[in-house]
Amino acid sequence: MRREHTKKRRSFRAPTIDDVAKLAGVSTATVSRCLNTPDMVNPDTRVRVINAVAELGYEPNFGARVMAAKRSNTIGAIIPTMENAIFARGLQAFQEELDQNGYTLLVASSSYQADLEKKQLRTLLARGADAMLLIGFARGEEIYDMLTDRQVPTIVAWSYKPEAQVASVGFDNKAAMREFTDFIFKHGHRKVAVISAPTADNDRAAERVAGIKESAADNGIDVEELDIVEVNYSIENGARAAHGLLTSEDRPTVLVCGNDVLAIGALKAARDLKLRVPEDLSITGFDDIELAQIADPGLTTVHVPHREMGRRAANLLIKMVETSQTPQSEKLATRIVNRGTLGMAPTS
Amino acid sequence: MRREHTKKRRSFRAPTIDDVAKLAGVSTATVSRCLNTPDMVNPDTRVRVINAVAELGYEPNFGARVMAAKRSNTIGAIIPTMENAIFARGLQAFQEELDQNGYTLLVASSSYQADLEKKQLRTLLARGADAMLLIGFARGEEIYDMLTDRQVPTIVAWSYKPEAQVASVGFDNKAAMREFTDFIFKHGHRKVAVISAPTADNDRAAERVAGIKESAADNGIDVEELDIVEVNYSIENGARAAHGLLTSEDRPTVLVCGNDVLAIGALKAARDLKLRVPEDLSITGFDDIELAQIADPGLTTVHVPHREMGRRAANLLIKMVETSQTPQSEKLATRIVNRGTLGMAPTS
DNA sequence: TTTGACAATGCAAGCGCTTACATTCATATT
DNA sequence: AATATGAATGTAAGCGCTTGCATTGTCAAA
Repeated sequence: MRREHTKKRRSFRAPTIDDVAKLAGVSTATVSRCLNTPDMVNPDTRVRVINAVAELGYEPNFGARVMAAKRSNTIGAIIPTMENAIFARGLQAFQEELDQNGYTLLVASSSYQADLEKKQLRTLLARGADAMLLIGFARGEEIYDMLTDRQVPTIVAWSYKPEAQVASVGFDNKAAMREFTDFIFKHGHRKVAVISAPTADNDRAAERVAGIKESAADNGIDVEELDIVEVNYSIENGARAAHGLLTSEDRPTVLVCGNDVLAIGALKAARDLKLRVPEDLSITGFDDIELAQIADPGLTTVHVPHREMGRRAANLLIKMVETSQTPQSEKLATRIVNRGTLGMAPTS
Repeated sequence: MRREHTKKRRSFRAPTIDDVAKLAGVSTATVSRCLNTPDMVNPDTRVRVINAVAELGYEPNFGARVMAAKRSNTIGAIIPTMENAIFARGLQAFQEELDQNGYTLLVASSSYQADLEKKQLRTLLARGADAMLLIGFARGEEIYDMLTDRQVPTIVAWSYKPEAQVASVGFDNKAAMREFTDFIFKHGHRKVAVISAPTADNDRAAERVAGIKESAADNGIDVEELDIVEVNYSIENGARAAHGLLTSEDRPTVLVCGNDVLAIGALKAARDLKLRVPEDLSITGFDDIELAQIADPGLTTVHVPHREMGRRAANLLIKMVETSQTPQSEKLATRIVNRGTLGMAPTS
């Protein structure tokens, strides 16, 4: 029969719920129920359906499912960049936690560009995200409005601001950095320079700098005179900035860096300039990424529980989706890790 | 009017194509054409529609679109893990390239578990992936069958095997490692130990080890006596493995590691054991990740053009989707980077 | 003026699923 | 025996979009 032949050559079609229904001898509704609310169907029927599913290698079409159910079991996240280890780590934990609860992660990266974030949010929502994870609070009001209008459960991570409209899970960047800087000042430093990530559109970086300033003021340093340079996140940029700072006359005795990556760059610059760390120069970071331990000497920094943060954010979000109640913000503790790059100020 | 009030309180609904059509005074078909094939609509109409879209903040529902168009402009990738810098980097480039061409990336990570991969592939296809990026060739036949049946354009990266059914873009792991090991032997080493990632289900790791063996044989070393230990990818594991190898009697003069991360761990172990590198002990890596430069001394390794690989994979895949022709595999060149951890074998 | 061709648009089917509602049937209750 | 109950399943509407086909209107050629 020619017909058969034609049929066979027809390009493969992924199995649909109809195929499963036919094979199992039930209606599509029953198949659907088997997959979504198994207790509603008779055990015998269930077995038949499950077998049919397995035999055909059936997987429900996601788009169709989202459309019909108005629920995607997908949670979106917009992060600045995946190349930053702290986000990669937190996100990994976030993902694992979601996965364990039957949710899927959809990521977009904004590359620290505020305008991109709005567009990406729309895209993620169009893709059916049931909830959103955002990093930090710094963004236009329209984004929050959009989230509120559409009633999308949202969590902000890496910052902590209990008074804000949207719940957050993170830590107090300002307080943590202030405490750390106090600790640094106890080592007798008076000439301090700061290398920070760009503070515009980045409340975490901004708050850390604010923490440094407060501490400086408390320690009798003229805040106006504080040398602060802002550079984009990279080892290279950290090194360059440090090099500039260290070759100026009256060089600082300590380089307080806004994050570990910049600090590692600074460390490299110091090495190139033959400055001994911490004897001639102290350097500090923030975040406690893997690199901080590997560095030689080990980087003195502030430990941030990134994984824990990701995990908690996931749980909070899931709870919000499933119970539609607004949870409390959660504050995480940071911890000073004093390795080898912070020493007493040289007495010279 | 009570009605009005009720209407206002009704929960927000994302704007649909109908809303846009109504506002612009056209049919939904025209709106759709405006978005997908703009030249088919009258410029004046187009303007009206575009304005309506902007005014409503309309974004086409992705699921509906995929269902109707049978095309998602989404490309899937299954990678072992994002926490491995080489994949993160390659994937970032892959993503950027896709983005520039109007495609979106959908990632899943298999955590090096073969059985997970099949499930994830099904998920990605159910989500409408138009094409797939896979890492390495090691996987069950059913996966390839599924891809072929459904006619999903596929590329394998990080490996290169021109004779394979599916096109690849990558490099010859065995040849590269063999050449590198030859180079190592030129430094007079006779007692070499190998720290590799697990070779089961990982053709890249396996081929690198094979390359080492071939080189060893060529250099008159009994391959049977080669100390090879396999550990999971992490600095910690690399350190532990190295520690074991270095504290055994008759310790090796060079540790050839399957990747940089393990090598960095080995470096740490050597430091802990007060062995000078490279005077007392040589250590080599593979991949040339950022850490390799930062390490002190800098890690001698093999540079792999991860970004380039990601970029090319993306272009190939896009071409396959758009022209449905099968392209040639592409081979990339690797390069030995001799930094500071490879020295002459100690003469003791 | 009539006709044909073509550009611009509308109509409506259908993509694969979920779910409210209707139906059936076995069992418990009176 | 008659009826109520509820568990199991089926029927069919509709989610928001694309696209083949039909319709309309315009303009050039005959």
